[in-house]
Amino acid sequence: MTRVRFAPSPTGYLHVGGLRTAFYNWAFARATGGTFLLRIEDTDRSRLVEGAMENLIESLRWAGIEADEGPHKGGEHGPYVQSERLAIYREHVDKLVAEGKAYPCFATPEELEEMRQKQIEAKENPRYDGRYRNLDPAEAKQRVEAGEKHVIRLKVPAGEDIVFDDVVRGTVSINTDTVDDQVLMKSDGFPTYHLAAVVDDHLMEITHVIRGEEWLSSTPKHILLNRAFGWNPPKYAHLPLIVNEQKKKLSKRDGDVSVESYRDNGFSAIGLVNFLALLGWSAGDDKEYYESLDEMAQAFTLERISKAPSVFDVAKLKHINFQHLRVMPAEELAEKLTPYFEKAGLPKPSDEKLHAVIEVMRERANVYPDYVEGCDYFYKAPDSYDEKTVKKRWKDDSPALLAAYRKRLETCHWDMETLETELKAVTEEAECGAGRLIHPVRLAVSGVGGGPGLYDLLYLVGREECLSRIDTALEKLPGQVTA
RNA sequence: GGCCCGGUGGUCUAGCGGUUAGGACGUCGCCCUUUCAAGGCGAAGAUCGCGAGUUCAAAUCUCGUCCGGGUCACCA
Repeated sequence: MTRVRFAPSPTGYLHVGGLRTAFYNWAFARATGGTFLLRIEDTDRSRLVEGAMENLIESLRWAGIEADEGPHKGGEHGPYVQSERLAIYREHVDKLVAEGKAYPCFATPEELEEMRQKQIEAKENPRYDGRYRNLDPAEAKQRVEAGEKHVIRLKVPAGEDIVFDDVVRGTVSINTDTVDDQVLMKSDGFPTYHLAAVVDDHLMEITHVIRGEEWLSSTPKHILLNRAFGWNPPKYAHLPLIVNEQKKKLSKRDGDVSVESYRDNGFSAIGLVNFLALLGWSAGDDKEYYESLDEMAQAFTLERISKAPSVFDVAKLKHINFQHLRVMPAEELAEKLTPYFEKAGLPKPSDEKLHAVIEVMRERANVYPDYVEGCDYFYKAPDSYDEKTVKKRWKDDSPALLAAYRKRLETCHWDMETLETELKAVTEEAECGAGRLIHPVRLAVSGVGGGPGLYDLLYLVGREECLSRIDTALEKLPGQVTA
């Protein structure tokens, strides 16, 4: 039975890289009939952000990833928030100290900083020099009991190659000479990531640790810790990083990195996850579109995760999102659109009208707001006219043709076929191409040069509104009606 | 700088000893549409980072090298 976890820190929002990690974990659990749990790693009190945990859970839920166990779900292995497990870490670290596998270190942060500076000046690699490693245990105990500030460090053996088999990277070997006597317990009584994660992963019976590559070089510490406790370490799978165009780890500086920002910008959950899943993984075929998370989970294997980092390309995200929106039922789409109408300050149209707009816009919308702000002319009169289009399409004869068409629109039957017949009649009468009138009409009614078919546009905007918009255009756009 | 990981068109990728190196995004062109998209067709774009070696044969195996990244905290 496999058990995996996603263990974010509540320092703000869910990062897109975090979502991908969460998805891989979730998919692996689903694919193997295992369990996926959520654990909150809030051991750094200085970086805590109010509401971040709820935000994380909400973002995951939005994405469609629900944990089987977690702070919001409960479970047999709780609590799932590390700050509620302090006694557990204490107990474990005490045991290590008692067995001589870890020891108190009384060096102050300032002292250590000074040590590092000297090492750097001497062109040495900065590292803990073991100054309290061999302190007499009795003396150490006494100082601890006297209340002296200290941390607990792990005794890392010298000159040993720690070799492990990473599921995505293969055999990795790191010598302990490059590993510091790692701090396990901070002076504030909170565990470090290393201690907390190892203890929790064991207690929560995690079988596979699937996490970002930034953790690869500290994996020996985790293996050593497991050994100190007498445990078998889980299997490790280190995921390639998601990077920016400069190939650097994607960060806040690169713009939108939070899941909520993509959600707010109108990407669908399935579109985002589909895109993210393909960043570093493929089923081995050319499949790029997955209808559901479950469909991806079916095809998912850790072995097919690639080793190389991948660049986050919004253009591709848009394309994948487009494919999902294209097949989304109108009812569902209409519901997703609600917040965008609010945001744009537009009243939400009737279902009937909205569904009609949706069908007409389907082939041109990449994100939700493309159905609202991107075609606001369906909902309100244009307040300006696109300059380029005016220049290109608004000719000397436009006012006259438009006026003539307007006259027919007053009384003609309001269906798309008639709208077209009437337009053709006007241009035939004027002995010119239909385009001569089509474009000015579009410009007058929508204010822009592109969009859905003209007759769809007119039909949906409605007779009264069309007439009024044409009047406005004749008034505002250059030229007089000379005929 | 030490250690570790990585390297197929601009981007995401397929490939696992013999392929005209395949697909997708993006770009460009044509068709369709008197719009914009979508769709169809087509094009440009990769000496598979580079150099050796193994082999009849290497993107695929080995070594070296270069470049890129990650990590070296009482942050995760």
